Amino acid sequence: MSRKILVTSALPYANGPLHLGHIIEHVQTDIWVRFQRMRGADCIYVCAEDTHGTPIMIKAQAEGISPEALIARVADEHRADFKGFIIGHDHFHSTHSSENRHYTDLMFERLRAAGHITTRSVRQAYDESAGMFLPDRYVRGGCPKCGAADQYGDSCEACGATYSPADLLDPTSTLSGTKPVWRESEHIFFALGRFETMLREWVASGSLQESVRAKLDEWFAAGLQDWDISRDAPYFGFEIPGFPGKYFYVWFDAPIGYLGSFKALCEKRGLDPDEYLRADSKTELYHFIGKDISYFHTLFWPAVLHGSGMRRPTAVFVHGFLTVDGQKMSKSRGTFVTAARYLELLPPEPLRYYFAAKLGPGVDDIDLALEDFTARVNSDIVGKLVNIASRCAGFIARGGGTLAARLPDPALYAEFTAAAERVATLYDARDYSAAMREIMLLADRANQYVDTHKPWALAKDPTQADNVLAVATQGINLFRVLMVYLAPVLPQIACKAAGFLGTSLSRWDEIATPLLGTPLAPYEPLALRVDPAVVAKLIEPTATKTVVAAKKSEPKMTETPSTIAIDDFAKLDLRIAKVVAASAVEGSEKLLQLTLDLGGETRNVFSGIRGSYTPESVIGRNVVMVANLAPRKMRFGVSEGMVLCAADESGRVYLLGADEGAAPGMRVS
RNA sequence: GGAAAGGUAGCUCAGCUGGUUAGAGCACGGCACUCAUAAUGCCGGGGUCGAGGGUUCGAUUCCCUCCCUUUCCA
Repeated sequence: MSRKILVTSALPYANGPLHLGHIIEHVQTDIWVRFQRMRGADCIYVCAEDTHGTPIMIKAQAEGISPEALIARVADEHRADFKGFIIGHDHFHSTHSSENRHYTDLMFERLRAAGHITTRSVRQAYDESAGMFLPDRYVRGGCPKCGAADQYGDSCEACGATYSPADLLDPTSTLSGTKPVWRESEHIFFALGRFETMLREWVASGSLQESVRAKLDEWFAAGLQDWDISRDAPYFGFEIPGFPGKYFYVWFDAPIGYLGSFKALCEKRGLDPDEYLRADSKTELYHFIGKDISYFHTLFWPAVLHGSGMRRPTAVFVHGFLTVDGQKMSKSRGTFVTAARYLELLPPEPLRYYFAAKLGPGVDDIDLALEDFTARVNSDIVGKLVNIASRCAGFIARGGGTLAARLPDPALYAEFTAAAERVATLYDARDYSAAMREIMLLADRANQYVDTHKPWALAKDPTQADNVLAVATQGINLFRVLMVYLAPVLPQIACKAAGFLGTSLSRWDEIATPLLGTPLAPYEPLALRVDPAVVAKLIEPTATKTVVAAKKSEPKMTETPSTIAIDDFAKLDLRIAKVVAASAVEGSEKLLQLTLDLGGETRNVFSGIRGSYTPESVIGRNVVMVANLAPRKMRFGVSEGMVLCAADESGRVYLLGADEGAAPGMRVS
């Protein structure tokens, strides 16, 4: 019977775009999942949006939209990014879903029935003007230890001290700028300490990497505290059954989101979730996470599962952080690379390969060194790997297009296939970097083979035609073995290669027999080099785009932007809108506040056209607006789009209109 | 502050429990070849293995101190 495996990557939080740090984790997971499937395992990979909590609520408020609208929009962006990197989730769900609600309530009830839930009063900062309790991060003030000004409520960036918001000198709420007051409120706790014995036993079962285990020992030594799993309204999340006005803390229902997503998939496929989740399940459960959240996944999560009468994870795989050119990702340094930005510039597989070439089983940080990335990827994928197919294909084509009936060097082929178990062991242990080294060593051997047998020299002698074909057939077969080994990392290239070879590259054991006597499709390049100049653009400070309407744009006609594809243009949702109301914005010299009719929907837009238009002169006009521009919070309110204008050198702007007959809401294309 | 990981050729990294001239890829120099996406093959230069001390017949590998980098602390 084949292994049944359920795998997850950490849930991305729905308050911002994915960056390459998210991508490395999903690539690491995706490679592992694809590998397991090639080995014949029944391996399911699920993930979801993490949607709850104060930050989501605040961000939605700032944008003037509902939290539901925010998380739906961000989820769409995340989905597109994952797809772009060929991440093959079987299902990508949301923690704001009925399935997640089901498990959250169920597990809470079970914990409560088993006596693992307690309540007690907690004193916490409260913002009276915003009418809500403040998470530590939303209180700032002077560090009580070193006096550094403007520090977060939980720790000081200057001296590293940790404390509670109540200790801050002159605390203020970041929401309203007012001074918070201290209020008592009843909170609900999970009695983590009751699980110490169970956790120690779980840790000893080999579920964790050595350094993570060492960390746990520290935590055990410090003593396990009860975990506060409730937050007071207003809070975006699930209300706790039996506790009106109390909501589950986002970190309580987030890991449960793995199960919620899996449940949704089970319903789709007609599977039984309990086969995977019950305490005595014979299936395997693995979580890939970053080291920053190991506390939640190695203490709370197994304890919550166990306390709910469910199985614990088979293992939690922790990886390090991603740095770019040796520096941590930071917006100000320009080293913050979003997934979307990468995909605008480059195809996904070079990065997948580079990550694979660097990822080991440990929790070390991984550096994306851009020059090294270019050199490594071009040399390994194009110069070595693809080159084998490329240089042999011509000989096969000229020799009739069909592979020879036997291999001239079966021993060499056997040497290649003999690596299968070694490489598999490395993949299984997540030691991808060692696997890539092993595979590239073989790629070198393959090129050496072709070089020693010089088919181009043999080809000059017509009597040697059979030998030419034989050598090329050997080369193609070596290539095929390598491509199978790399298929988990390079699924698209493997797919193209399969088309070229006329065979599938989807199972580890299919290399047992060589490919002989079958025709090859015409060779087409399987991978392209990456251009160092394009790679450099990853960390170019992205030109601060005018996010808000019609700021007088400098007419730099000389600087024509680089050409874009039709797909780029399609991203813009341009619409005809009718100005139904307009007024000057008090406190601003440039802005008009416009109320736009989009054909049923009304939008509020701030536009910097006051220097050229009076409010009266624009009311009733049809204008062109960017309808899918991310809402932008401004001093005066939220702007939900921008209207298009031309501008001359003096700064005078000219609104774009539409000819007679255009109606509000029409798409401009 | 407490703790962890790491500092090995110009760059990115391997080097298991201490043992003959410290490895790979890329980059660089020379040669060869021309089938291949200026790809490939061969040869070569290049390292006081962060610094200092110690244990040992012998340490990059063990111990101590220090310096630097990164990270974690619910």
